[in-house]
Amino acid sequence: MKLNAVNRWDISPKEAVAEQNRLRGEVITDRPLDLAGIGLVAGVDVSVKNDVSRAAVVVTTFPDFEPVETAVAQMPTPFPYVPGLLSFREGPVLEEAFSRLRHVPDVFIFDGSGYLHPRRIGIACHMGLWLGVPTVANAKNRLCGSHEEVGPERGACQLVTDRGEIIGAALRTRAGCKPVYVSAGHLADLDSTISLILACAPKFRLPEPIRSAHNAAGAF
DNA sequence: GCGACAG
DNA sequence: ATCTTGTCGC
Repeated sequence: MKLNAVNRWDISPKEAVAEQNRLRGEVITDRPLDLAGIGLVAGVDVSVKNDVSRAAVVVTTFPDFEPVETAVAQMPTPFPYVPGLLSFREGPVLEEAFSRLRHVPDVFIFDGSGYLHPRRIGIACHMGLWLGVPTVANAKNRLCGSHEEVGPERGACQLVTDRGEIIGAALRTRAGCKPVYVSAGHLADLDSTISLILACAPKFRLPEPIRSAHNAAGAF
């Protein structure tokens, strides 16, 4: 697929923070997604083993999640894990996988945070700028912010706030399971993100495209 | 100084 | 993320 401007990846953690502050203003998080018009959704995930990062992007139909395409890439893990700087660890290998993608999905779902980030630019926002296609974030854990306890039924949701600002939501995609932390990426707003993630996780805690990407990344 | 901290 | 079998609970 066609891609936007080149990102700077070969930098130190300190420079990475400066890069995030430089890019944060470009992110758009107030645009509604037309769920009725979505036909293809992609799940994005990266697995790391023995300092080798493997990325997988799986495109599936929506809303029945039939696999359409899987793009993978592999390379030495280039950056340490630093909370808040995940894009610089997973971005490089993801770029490679994205460049091999033939289909252009209507939206990408990332395994990690988006706007729910100390500087409001998690991996879903950052890669969204590069992709130029709507992205949303679905994290299994909370990076920052706080929220009230989430109701026990599927669909229950509580807004996550940080420094007086709404940055995401804790969403119960399945009863009896811990909620997932969703937030806008780029070119999508929080309300649309919540609706999309719920529609993508009809049976299990994690969205189907993410489950597919997770399998693809850890088994090739 | 102390606690929190996506994957 | 990853190391890892069986096991408790809805």
